[in-house]
Amino acid sequence: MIEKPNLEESLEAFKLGISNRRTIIAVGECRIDYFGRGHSELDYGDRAVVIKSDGALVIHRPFGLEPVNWQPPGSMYRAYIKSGSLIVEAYRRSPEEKIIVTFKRVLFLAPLGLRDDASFRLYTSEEIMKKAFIKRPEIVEKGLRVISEEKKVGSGLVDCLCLDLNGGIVIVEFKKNRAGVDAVEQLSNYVRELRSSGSEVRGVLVAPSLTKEAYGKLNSLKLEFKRLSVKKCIEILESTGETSKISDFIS
Amino acid sequence: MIEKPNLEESLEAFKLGISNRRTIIAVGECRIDYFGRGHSELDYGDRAVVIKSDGALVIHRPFGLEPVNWQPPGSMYRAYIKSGSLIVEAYRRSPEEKIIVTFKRVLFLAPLGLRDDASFRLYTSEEIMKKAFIKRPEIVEKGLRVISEEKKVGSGLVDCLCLDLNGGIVIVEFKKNRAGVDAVEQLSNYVRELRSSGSEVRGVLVAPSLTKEAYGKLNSLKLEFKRLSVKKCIEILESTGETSKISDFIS
DNA sequence: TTCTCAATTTCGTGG
DNA sequence: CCACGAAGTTGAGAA
Repeated sequence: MIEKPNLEESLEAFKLGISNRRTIIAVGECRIDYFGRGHSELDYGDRAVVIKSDGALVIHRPFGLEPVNWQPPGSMYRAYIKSGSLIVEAYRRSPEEKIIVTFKRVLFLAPLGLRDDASFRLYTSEEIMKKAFIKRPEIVEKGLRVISEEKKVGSGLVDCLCLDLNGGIVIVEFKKNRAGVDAVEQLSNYVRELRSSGSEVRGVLVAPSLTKEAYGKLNSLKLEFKRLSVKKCIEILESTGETSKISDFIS
Repeated sequence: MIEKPNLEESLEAFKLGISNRRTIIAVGECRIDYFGRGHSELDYGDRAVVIKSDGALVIHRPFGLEPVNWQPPGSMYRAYIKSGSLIVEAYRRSPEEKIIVTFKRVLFLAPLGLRDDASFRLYTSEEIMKKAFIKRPEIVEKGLRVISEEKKVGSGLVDCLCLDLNGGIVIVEFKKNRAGVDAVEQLSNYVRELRSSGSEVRGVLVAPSLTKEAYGKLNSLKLEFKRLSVKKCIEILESTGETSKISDFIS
């Protein structure tokens, strides 16, 4: 780690760090230009520039959640000094994109050999809903039998294909948040495509709630809605002793 | 900036830095737990933890473009030592979410007073297409006259409302990338809503290309497609001397 | 590669 | 606050 390096020192550190596949964290006053699918300009200011070991680049301003500019893993780098500024360029192909960072000064620069082998486990709400439904289909409708998950139907993927007590086909679509018109349309498309193959098909949208517009559309299309919250699903999975980890974090 | 601080030093630096609204960059071995809309676990490894001056939190692994965990601006923090570990918690309300970072050791910690007042300018491809079209509507169809942009139509916003040579209404929808079924459906919705008010309405999807599915749907709905690339639009804007900045970056 | 959908999407805009 | 659409969306998964 180097504090207040001059631009030549910074250049060397960048070059060495990149070729040694270090993760480099540099903070300094810089401007940023991007060109590719779009085009952006950001005049001089203090930012944190991070080049990761896999070639990913993220540049953060001192505020805001998202990086102001970035480049994906596998990007290629060039660094040089021109007109008294340190310039770092990040390239990618397909699509061809380029970021040019022009440093006026560097506050500090840290080329780091970081070790991180842990595997990230994410449990999403929709996963939870689907699992709970497969475990206990009656939370949506009594007598429902799940035929298949993620079934391909023409233009998209149906969450769950089921049979009801009368042997009719039921398409079940899950939304973890309040469902909007788009969700109803998506379900409607699936139902229409399956109906066109001659079967009796019902469509059920499962979500914690519906927008007003979605409710109207749903009714006019004679589709159905079943209210189901993620919380309820977690309780169901807990009761079968499947996800004690999740419940640890519920308060 | 502190190198290899012990946990007590780190705790003090975190507390002071957060209450002084510094941007804090900390690198160290930590585990991360998240609970809120979803739930995630990540066992110990080296990561860069950034707390920004506005309370935003981003945690980056040494690889990958996206942060592994994060919390938006305005989050609240608690830091303490427990069982020989430094724990930093980030809270938000609505939705209620929490991130718990447990440090085993800290490689370095930098509380920074960063100044960044510059304004970010982003030029998107869709902007460019729309501007070029308004400048020269004939790139889509000869004789077209633009009536309004971003016109609200029932459920959404139409990119451009136009009149053709026969005085008929034409809805023009732009997509900067190859357009899919969703784009056709969106256009179809707008056309349907305007037709329901009794007018003759045509719909034109303007994009560099169409997916096969989209092409079929477009035809069956009797909508139209006009091929137009962003590159062409840039040339058009250049020819009117509007965007020399953009052209500087084209190669 | 293309296509489709999810995301702790985030971010803006308008009602 | 809700609703809706764009994003340099990114990312994962399948054909």
